[in-house]
Amino acid sequence: MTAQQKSQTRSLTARGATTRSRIIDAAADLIYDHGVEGTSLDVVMAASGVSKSQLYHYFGDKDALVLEVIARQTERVLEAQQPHLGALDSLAALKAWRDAIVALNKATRGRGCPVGSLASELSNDSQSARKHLAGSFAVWSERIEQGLDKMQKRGELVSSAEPHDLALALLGAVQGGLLLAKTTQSSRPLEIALDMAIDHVASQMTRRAKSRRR
Amino acid sequence: MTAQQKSQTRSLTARGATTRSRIIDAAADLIYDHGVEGTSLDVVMAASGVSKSQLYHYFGDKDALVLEVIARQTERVLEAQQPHLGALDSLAALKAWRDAIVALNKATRGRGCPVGSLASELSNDSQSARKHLAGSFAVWSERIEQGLDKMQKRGELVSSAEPHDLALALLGAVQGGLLLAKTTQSSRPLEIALDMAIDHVASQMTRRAKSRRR
DNA sequence: CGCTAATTGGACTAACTAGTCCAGTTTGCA
DNA sequence: TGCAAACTGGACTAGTTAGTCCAATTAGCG
Repeated sequence: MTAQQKSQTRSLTARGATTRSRIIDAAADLIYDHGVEGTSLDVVMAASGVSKSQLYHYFGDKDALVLEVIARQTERVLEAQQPHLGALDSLAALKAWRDAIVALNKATRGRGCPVGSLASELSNDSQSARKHLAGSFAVWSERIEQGLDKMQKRGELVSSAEPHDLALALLGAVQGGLLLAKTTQSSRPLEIALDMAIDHVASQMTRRAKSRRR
Repeated sequence: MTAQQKSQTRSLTARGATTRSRIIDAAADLIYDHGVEGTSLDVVMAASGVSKSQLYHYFGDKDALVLEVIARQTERVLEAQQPHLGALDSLAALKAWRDAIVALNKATRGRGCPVGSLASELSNDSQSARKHLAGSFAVWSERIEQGLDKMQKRGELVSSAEPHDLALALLGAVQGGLLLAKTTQSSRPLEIALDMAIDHVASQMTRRAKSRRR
């Protein structure tokens, strides 16, 4: 039985679920700050107040815990963008989303995107982690795409526009902008990248939709 | 005397300089693949064929070596983009640069940008590394800006365009695109991000320059 | 040549790492 | 109530880590 099967198959009491969740939260926070390799299980134990046997009771090994952290951070990141991410179907909504991301970046004191950081650190070495993170980006991108799709169906985006590609471009701008913002400790690069991406969407809006927005 | 002063002040024989450089190269390669925390000094020793005393003879500690790796990777990345990076002063040049980056991404089998990876891993924990990496991005961005500046002075970019911001947007697209490409193991996100950024530059070209390009 | 400093080899340490093991406690359920 | 399973505590191990130390060798230079 693999570690993953274990955590899925075995039954958990309410207390057990709480403990397990507390471990993931603590690990997610620590890994956000110091990376996977920079976070030892000892500090995870200390931060979550559990013993080593508890850690290995709930997770097969460190890699299994990291996969759970990926899932948790993906949830957190998507939730943090609500309600914007759920309805990116107008230029105004895109701009509000942009502002929210910029604000979020300031709130996290420019520590970047947790999912992006994990992707950067793990994609080379762990195929399994890489696939999970690719899935995270896919979900994120799909959420963006849904809004653009709506715009296109409403006739606000030209029919030649490709919502899938536009969504990927927007997500790329978020990631690139956040990385530069984190490194330079300024939110300017993030703002510039996002504005560019939104302009790119605007450039594929129909004349009708453009005139309506004034 | 700090480690940095040591390596700057002390004289190096030709043999010493070679050894020192070999260590940095080996460390750069290993860190590119496995990250800083994932690369032990023991494997650096093995890969470069030096002993521990040599390592500590040339570098004060691991952090000092990492700073040299940052510098080396910055050089490598900038050189790899030549001759394009030296003259990004037309839409054609930008497109050729785009193709070169995509090709480079394929050549490195989608392992991403060495500078970007270092920035992602180190920016939170090491102010010193973060500043050096911010410097790397600044140089990179300036090189891009120089070409755009030329275009503007020639009247090919509208006077309201801001070459500095455009350069940052282009660099952000490179970084975001490379991260998504690395995670999804596809060069599509990179191509999409770069095309968007180049369109963004094109959208700020003067009518004269646009007609000329046909 | 001969001296000084650069360079090299490798044993050694103290701290930390992921992971194991077993014994004890709590909980849900028949 | 009693029992099986979930849960917890913490000692323990074997391997790895960055960093130290000293002795030996090599190279430049007057």
